[in-house]
Amino acid sequence: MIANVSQSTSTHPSWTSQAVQPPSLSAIDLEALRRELPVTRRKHAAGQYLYRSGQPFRAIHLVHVGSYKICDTSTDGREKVTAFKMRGELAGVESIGLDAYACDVIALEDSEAWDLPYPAVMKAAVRIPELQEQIHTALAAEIRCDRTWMLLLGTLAAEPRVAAFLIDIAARHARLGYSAKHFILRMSRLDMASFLALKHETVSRALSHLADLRFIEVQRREVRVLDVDGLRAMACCAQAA
Amino acid sequence: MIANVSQSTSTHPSWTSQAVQPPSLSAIDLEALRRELPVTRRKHAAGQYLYRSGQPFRAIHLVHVGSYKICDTSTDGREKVTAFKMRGELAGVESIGLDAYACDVIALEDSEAWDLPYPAVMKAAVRIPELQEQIHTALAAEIRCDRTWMLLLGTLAAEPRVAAFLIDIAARHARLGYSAKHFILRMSRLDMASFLALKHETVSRALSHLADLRFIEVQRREVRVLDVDGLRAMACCAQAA
DNA sequence: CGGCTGCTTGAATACCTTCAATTCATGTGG
DNA sequence: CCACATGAATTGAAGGTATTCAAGCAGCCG
Repeated sequence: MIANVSQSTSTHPSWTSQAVQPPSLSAIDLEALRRELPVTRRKHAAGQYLYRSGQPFRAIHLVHVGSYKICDTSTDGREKVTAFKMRGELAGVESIGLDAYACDVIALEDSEAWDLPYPAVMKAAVRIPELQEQIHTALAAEIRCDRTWMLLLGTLAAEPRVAAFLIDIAARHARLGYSAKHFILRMSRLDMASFLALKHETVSRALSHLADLRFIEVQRREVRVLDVDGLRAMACCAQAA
Repeated sequence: MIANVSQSTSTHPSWTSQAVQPPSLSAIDLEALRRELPVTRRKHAAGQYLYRSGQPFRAIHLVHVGSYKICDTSTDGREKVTAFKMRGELAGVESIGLDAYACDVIALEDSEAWDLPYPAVMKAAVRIPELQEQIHTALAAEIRCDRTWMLLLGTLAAEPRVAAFLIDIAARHARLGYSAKHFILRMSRLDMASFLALKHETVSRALSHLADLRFIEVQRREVRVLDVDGLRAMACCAQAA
């Protein structure tokens, strides 16, 4: 059995290098932000909405505790999880320039987000060019992150796709100072499958096979990484069918 | 045979509503931009690079004539076309905040782009809050466009995917005042396939079948749309396998 | 004209999905 | 406190869709 999920600082430096860069504002800026902006904090239980498609867009949101999933819906009702957001990452930036939010954001666990009123952000940005720069950078990073996943989903078969997902989650945990070798997946297999453009049975099978290969140990949502290089080799080399 | 590719203004208003919104700066801003910025114009023949991954990032680029493809490459060499850019659309925004461009951009035909030096853009943005707003909006629109395609590629089977692509291209043509019912695809089947996460044979078969259904006429890169609603029904309703 | 590249089409295969059954964890009510 | 209902995850077998491999055709440029 797998136990003792630690939050110890990762000692493996290479984790950070391979990650799909998650867009975020650094801790330094946050201090400035809190001074400059009327930040309000909101807590959400698992399953609760941070915002819903169609609600008036007024703020962007910085995840402070927990994690959220971003869900896009087409006009005819097809849905897909297009991103997961963890501490330090931004939600809502995709809706800038619109009157209403363009997607749903749902907490995966007990979570907290800081609302940054968009007009206030804009006003602050005029006064603080560095903030301006940071916003551009965050938005651009978001685009690069999406493009990286488009590339991944478009060129990798199911199993390497799942491997790449685990590597990404692990790297993001490491960035936050948590263990990259042992973590809890906060999303269901269904959410993972949606994000990876697979069926949940396929995700399940892929995880089982990665465990058979001794690359990971997995028990429901608890994952222990046994062979990072094995995972990497699978995520990088295997082609799509 | 299909002939007489016109550039007449589209008279079908519904074309514009369904499109995957392409990020762009409106014509109004362009006038301001030209006054404020040291814009330089560059021409490219088909196959030439607007910029390459690794080159120092200095400017964002507004497509003024022709069209380009955006190609992302993974560390291990897998490649994918992640976007196509037409007149009025921006390239290079994904590289904001980096020292070097993050992807390749290649002309699909004789094309011209305006280089907007990024530092100058930033300085102008400080003086002109509207420009600031426009930049945010353009970046956010880019994110939404990517998300929409992630959703499409993740939830639609091959044939509806191709149908959705044709609808998108048609809508973007309409927006530019060209015919939405008759146009030339500027990219190869290989590029389309890469963008749609399919093989070029599959794209070819899908196009042939759409022609069998009398939704379109197609001859190599020349496409004539016969039944928009048929295409729409296919793009919206059919689920992924 | 010849060689080349891009596109199309066919047949066989492989991979993921679909359908179905089982196990496991959780929480609710008797 | 246990029984039971519920939802999530796993696993097996059958099937379908896109891919792979292969061949042929058409346009284009030297």
